[in-house]
Amino acid sequence: MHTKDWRQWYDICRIDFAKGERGRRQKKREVNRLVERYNPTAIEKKWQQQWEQDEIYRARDDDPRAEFYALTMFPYTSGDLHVGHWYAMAPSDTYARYKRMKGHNVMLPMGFDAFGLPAENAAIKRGIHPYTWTMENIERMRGQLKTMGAGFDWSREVITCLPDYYKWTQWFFTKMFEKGLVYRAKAPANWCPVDQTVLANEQVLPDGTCERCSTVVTKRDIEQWLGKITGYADELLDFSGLQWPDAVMAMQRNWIGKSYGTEIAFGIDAPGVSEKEIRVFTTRPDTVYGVTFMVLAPEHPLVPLLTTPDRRSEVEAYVEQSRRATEIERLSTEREKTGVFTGAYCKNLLSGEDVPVFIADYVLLSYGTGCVMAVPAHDQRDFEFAKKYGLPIKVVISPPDWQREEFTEAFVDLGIMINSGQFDGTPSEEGKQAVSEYIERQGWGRRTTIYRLRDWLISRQRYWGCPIPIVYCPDCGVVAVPEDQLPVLLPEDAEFKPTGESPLARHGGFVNTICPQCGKPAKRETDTIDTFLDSNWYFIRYASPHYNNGPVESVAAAKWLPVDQYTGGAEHAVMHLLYARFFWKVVRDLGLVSGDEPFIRLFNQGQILGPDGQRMSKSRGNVVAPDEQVAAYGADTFRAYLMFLGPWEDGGPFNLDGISGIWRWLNRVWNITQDHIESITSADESATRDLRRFTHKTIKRVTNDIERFRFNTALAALMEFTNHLYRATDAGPVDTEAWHEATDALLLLTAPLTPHIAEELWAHTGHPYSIHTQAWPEYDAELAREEEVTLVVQVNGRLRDRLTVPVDIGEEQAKQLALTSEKVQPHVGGASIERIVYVPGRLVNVVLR
RNA sequence: GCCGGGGUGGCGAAAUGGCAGACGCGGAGGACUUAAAAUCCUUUAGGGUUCAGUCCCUGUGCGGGUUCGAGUCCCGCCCCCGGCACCA
Repeated sequence: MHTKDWRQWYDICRIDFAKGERGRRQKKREVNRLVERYNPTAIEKKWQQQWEQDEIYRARDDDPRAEFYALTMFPYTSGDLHVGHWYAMAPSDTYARYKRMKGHNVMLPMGFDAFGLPAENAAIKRGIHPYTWTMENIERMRGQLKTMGAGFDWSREVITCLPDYYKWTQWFFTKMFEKGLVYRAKAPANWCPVDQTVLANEQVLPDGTCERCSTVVTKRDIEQWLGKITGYADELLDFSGLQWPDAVMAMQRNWIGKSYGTEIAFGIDAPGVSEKEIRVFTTRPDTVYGVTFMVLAPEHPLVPLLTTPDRRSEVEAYVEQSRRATEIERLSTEREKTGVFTGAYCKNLLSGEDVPVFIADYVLLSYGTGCVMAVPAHDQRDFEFAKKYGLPIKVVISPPDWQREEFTEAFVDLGIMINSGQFDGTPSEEGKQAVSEYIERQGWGRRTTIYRLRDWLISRQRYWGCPIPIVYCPDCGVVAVPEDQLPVLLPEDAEFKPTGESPLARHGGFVNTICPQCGKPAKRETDTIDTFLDSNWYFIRYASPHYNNGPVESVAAAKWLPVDQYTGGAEHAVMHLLYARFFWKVVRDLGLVSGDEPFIRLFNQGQILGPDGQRMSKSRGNVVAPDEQVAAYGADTFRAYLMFLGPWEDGGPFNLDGISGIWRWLNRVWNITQDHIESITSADESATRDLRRFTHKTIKRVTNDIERFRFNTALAALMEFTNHLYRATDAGPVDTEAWHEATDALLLLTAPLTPHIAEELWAHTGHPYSIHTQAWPEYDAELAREEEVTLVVQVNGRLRDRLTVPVDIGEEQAKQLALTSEKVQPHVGGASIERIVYVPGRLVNVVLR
């Protein structure tokens, strides 16, 4: 004992003199604590080593129990585990532990998303190799993850930057190439001038900046590899059978943006132009008679052909200007519409009218056909454009009660068609069909659907990524590297400073190769794959992480896949989760997995913010470091505190104000479960029943709460239970058996939430190792049932009295009791009673006339 | 603008249409201590009222409604967060 402890011992002895019964009990507890005090640092390390040694979290392929695949999004190898990682992983670990105790063969794997720009940028900055940087980070993060005490199966660890993983990423690429699911195309791509690479649409933030470095993104025409995600658009809109948050499904639907409409041809007759028509897409074919001009996107290929000589200089200037315009400028909502006349006209085949053709940057080349039929009377954008350039506004849908007054804004609602020839008098909805049918009969167009979703741009001009396994042969063309030559290794000695060209392009030993088909000299593709493709299938690899003959072994795939429960941040609602669903369907079509969806149940945890309500970042100085908190309170306290803050899906500002509450609670658990309670078989019967009722009620509550991911209320229930145990011992003798039932339940229920202290106390209370392989306690509904309830008595809906009555009280008796209550009487007085509402076990409401 | 999700004590938050504020933090008071820390006990929505551990009123962003009864359901606003945004 330390000097300080001797001092406390002395103090405790004094308490004995000073106090009566209560003092004696308090002394006993303090003696216990002194003998062996809750010391998380010591016990946590000990058990982590023990669990690792015994491999108790190893998910075994030959385990006959029903398997449960619990997955939390693997972290990017940024360097340090922050509070956000804990907030994401501690509850998912708790849930996995719960499932394990419920008798499932649980797989909770962990790995690292290890390719990507930050590694390369950090490497450039510090002059070390991205591989070194990444692997050192993994080493550190793995250590930090282990301090969490999470039941990860480390034997299944997957690291995406290692050849035994990316070999199969490449293999998938070649399979997709064979099926035409990846293809090359020259297209305007989002270009980040700082990262010196192209970005997928999803990686450009709404304000037009780069997701990674916040630089304003520009456009560039580059030959790119694209993934044909649009081919799966309709299937991706089908979420049937999935238990996903509505918000995520809504976001994906929104992103895919399917709309139904009609493609309509407009006639062109320009000298030297072979095209005789130009097609537009519209969702409002009922307004086709109101077209007064046509607008093409500035980049539209027909623009140079249609432009008349007298308009050429102005048109070219405008095209150049909009090409240079950044996303930010284009996105400013308040921005006035601009455009120029091309000098050309086209014919509205339905009305026979000739309308002028404009170009304007409010029309996007990438959506629809890159041109729109402008109906200023019924589209606000067209309206503004028409007003500005003095173009006619022709009303073809009559607003209700319209007295032919001039429009001050477009009438965009549905209505009755007018000025529309044979269709006059037709309601819009019907008119859409009628006009479309007419157009189809005439061969001027067809009904169709289009999508906002674009194909996924998957090549990157950077070094630290998976090389694209493609060879360009002068004779054979574009050739995929055959399986027996995979992986195409990423050379270690490349000069990887960004230049806009892929760093691999300057690595002669890499670039120069021979064609796998004809054996003649050829060049390798030098772009690398977007890291989102790496993370598309890591969860598939977990099923058989060491399998060498394919990305996944079929028996393991059938056993473990798909993922039963996936948890992760909402920031991946579109990108990762949409790409992964797409990829899964590709893998399914390759016959490697079965089922249409990779993640059956999805849960998005909220985002944890700094104490100031802002995103945690070093520059703001609002970062809470988990390592410090673990050192101060232990992992159990810290993880439980994160779960206690509020509902998991909410996230929110994080501060440490309340952490002492959890610390105190765990100390109370520590003390109460080790208190020696005298065996008194003649303990008061009702006290025993009371204790058992509380035990079983708590089992029920905690089970329900964990099942619903409400860890905050599960912990509250456990605190109440702990408080009740203290009250029970204070109140008098306790039945030994009931007491042990209670403390056992307390420890078992606590085990998934705070695994170390639960294991330690499980041993202290004389149980066999390990608590984490025990069965989850079942509650007995009969024991949990209350014998008495509080019946609320209301008069006209206002609370007047509370009565404690037996649960099985009859309706008449309850009403009688309510009416005769002293507190109720004055409020009823002599008034006549209209009726009495009785809700069994809840209330009696006396309604006066 | 459109699509999602929210708004409850000093704070984090609870609450199948039925006792608003469980649980925890913080505060106040007390016990123990030379003292402090730790621990334990009491108390803590606001206002009024009482000899009282009494009784009453108000209260879940704002305004209406449905209902015997609304934090919860409906209608209309305001504000906050997330997503999308000139999508034809």
